[in-house]
Amino acid sequence: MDSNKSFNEKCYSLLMQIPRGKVVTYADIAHHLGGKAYQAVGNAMASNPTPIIVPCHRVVNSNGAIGKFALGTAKKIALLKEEGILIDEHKDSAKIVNLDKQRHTF
DNA sequence: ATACTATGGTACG
DNA sequence: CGTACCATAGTAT
Repeated sequence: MDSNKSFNEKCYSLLMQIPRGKVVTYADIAHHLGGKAYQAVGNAMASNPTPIIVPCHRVVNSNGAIGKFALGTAKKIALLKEEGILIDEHKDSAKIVNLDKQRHTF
């Protein structure tokens, strides 16, 4: 189909619009793409050819969990914390604090 | 067409 | 609050 840009390409464009210190949920991105493609969004990040150009580390789950990262979940947490995002670290799990307040609006 | 997945939501204890 | 199970959407092979 004309599908100018695969779903995956749209995800990257949206991700690049996220400013530092903000985070977005997969559902948020999927919703902006016009559907419930939560999985497709994560899939796109996994296929992401440029994990640094695209701030895929600013994407978290809607339940506040960090999720995963191409370079390692620990790396993702470190990046988020360094950007000023508050993370609630437990024993071996981490979740976003005040996610709704740090959520970026497209 | 089938399998897999960086999820989400609801249910249960 | 934490864990479990199911449903949903899209990509890759």
